[in-house]
Amino acid sequence: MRLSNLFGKTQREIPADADTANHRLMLRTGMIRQLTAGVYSYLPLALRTLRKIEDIIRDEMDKAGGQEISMPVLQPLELWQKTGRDAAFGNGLFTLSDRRDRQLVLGPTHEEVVTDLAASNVQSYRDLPLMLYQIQTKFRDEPRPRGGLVRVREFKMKDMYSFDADEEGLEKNYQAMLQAYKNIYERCGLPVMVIEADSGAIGGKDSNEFMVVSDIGEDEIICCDKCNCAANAEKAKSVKESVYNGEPLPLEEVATPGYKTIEDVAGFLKIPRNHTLKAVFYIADGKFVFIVIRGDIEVNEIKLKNSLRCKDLRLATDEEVSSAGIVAGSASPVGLKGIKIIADDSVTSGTNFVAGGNKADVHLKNVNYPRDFTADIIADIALACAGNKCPNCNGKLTSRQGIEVGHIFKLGTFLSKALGANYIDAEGELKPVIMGCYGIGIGRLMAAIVEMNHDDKGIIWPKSVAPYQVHLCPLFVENEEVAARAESLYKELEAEGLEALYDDRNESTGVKFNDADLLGIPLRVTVSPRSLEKGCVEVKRRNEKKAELVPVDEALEKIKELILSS
RNA sequence: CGGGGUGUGGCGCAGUCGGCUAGCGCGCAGCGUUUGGGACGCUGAGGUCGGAGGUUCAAGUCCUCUCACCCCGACCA
Repeated sequence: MRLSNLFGKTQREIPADADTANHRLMLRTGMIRQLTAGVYSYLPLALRTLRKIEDIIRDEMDKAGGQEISMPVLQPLELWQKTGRDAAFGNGLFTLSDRRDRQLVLGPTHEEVVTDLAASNVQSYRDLPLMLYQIQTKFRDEPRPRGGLVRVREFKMKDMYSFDADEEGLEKNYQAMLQAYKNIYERCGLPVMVIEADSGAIGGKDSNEFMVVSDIGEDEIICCDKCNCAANAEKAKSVKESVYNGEPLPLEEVATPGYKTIEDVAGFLKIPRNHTLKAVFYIADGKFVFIVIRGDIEVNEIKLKNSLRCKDLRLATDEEVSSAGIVAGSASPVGLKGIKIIADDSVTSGTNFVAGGNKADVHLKNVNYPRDFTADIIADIALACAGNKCPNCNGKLTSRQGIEVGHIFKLGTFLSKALGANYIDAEGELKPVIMGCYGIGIGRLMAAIVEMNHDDKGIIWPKSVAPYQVHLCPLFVENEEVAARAESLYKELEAEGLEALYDDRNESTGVKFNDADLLGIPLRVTVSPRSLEKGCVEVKRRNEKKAELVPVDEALEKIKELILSS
C-alpha cells in the first residue's frame, strides 16, 4: 500500500478527552473514527489488524474442533422471553419493532439463537459433541461507553458454543477452550491472567475471565501473593476471621446521640468497626430488602444479587427507607418484622456486636446471632479487598486493575431446557444438551494490544497482528536513484507476498520517521541518498534503537529473514 | 438514572460584560525554496458558530427549550 493512497491520515492533534494511550494512538494513526457514543468506524489499518486477530482466533477455534457459522444480528424478542434473559439484559438490550409491530432485538450475544439452532439440528448423542462459533457484531446499550474501543455499544465478538452429552464432555471442551484462548493471547503478543469470574447476565456455573493487567482496566482483580489464585472482585472470597468478644452478654441499649455511621458509632463507643453490624437497604426486583453485614466489610452487590436470585438490584432511596419504617442511622435487624433480611455469614462468626436500636440516637450492645435476630438468607455477600487473607492459603490478597479480553462459561442446561435443545442418549432417553460458551471481543483485544505495546512515539505492533509487515521509507524521493530503488524494492516485496506500507510521500525526514514510529510497523526500511552511496539500505526494527545497513542486493533476503524470525 | 462539563471549517482551540466582513495553529490545494527526526515564504479553498424558538436596531455572545458528546458517580445510612 502506498501511504499517499491510504485512507486515514495520521493526526498531530487528537481530542483532549481521549485519555487512554490506546485510544489516543488509534485516533492519531487514523485507525478509527467515532460516529456516536460507543460506535466506531474502522479504517484500513484497523481493519487489517482486526482481520489478523480474527484469523489467529479462527485458526485456534478450528484446531480445537470448532465449526464456523454466521448467525443473525436481528433476533425475535420472543426468543429472549423464552429464556427470561430479556429481563436479565434489561436496558442493555437494543430493541426495535418491524412494520407489523413485531418486537425484535439486536443481538447482544447469541446463546438463544445458537441453542435454537442446536434444538433443530441435534437429535442424537451421535451428533455430539458439537462446537459452533462465529465472528459477529454484537449490540449492547451500555450505560456508559468509554475508553475508545474498550467499552463500546457495537462490537465484533468471537463467540463459540459447545454442546455435550455429559459433564465430562463439557469439562473437556472447556479445558480445550481455556488452552485455545491462552494460545490466542500469546500469539497476539498479549500477557494475560486467567481468573475466576462471576457469570453475570450470561448465567451458568463455572466461569473464567482472561485479564490483561493494566491501570486502564475497568475490572478489579483480587489476587493472592502466595498461592497466585486470582478472581474478579465481583467473585473473590476472603477470610472473614471470627470476632469473638467473650461469652454472649445480655442485650443493652446505649445512647449514641447524633452518631449514625459505623465510623462515628465505633469511634464514639471506642470499639473497632468489626465489632459492629451494619445495615444496608436495597430494592430487589421492586421489593425492599434489609442487609446485615459486619461493620468493617462492604457489600458485594454481584454476590448479593446472586444470593437473592433477583434481576434488578439497586440501593433504596431515603424515602423508601423511611417508608419501610426504618430509622436511618440506627437501623437494626433485632426485632425487625415483615422485611426480608439477608445477612453476610460474617455476622454468624462473632459475639456481642453493636447494632442499631431501631430508635433514633440509640444502638444496641451485645447483639448475638441467632439469639437476637435471624435472617432469611445467610450467604457470603462480602466484598474481598486488598489486604484481606486468601481463603485458600491464608496469604495476603492484593488488588490490580485488568482489561477483560475474554470470558468463558460453563452454562449447563438452563438454555437447552428453555429452548428444547435435547438429544436421545444411547439408552434412548431424552436429555438436554450441556452447553458452554466462550467469547472474545475483537476490538477490545486490539485496544489491549495497543495499550500494552507502545512507547511515547507510537504503537509497537507485535509482528503477528501488525497491519503491515514492512514500512518502506524512502527519504528525498525527488532523488531519482532513491525513487527508483524504493519503487523496485516495493515491487519485489509485493511479488514475494510481503505486506509493505510504502511511504511514497514527498515529506521531510522528520515527518516520515515520526509517522513510521507512530504507525508502529515492526520493520522499517529506509532508502536514502546517504545509504545508497554505500550501496546499502537501512533496516531498523520498531522495538530497537539501532539501524543496520544492508547491501541493496541483499535487502530483500534480509527483510524476509527479519519478518519470518520470531 | 443523578451530578459536572463541552458543542465555533477535516483536527486542536480563541472569541461569550451583544456591535462592522468570525479569528489562530495544524491539516488541505497551487507555486517556489527546502528537508537524516514533525522546514519556510507567498497565494488560495473551506464555517447557516449543535438545533429550534425568543429578546434586540443588532445575537457566536443574552433568555427558554432541545439534541449530541465527554467526564464523575452508579455505593453502604
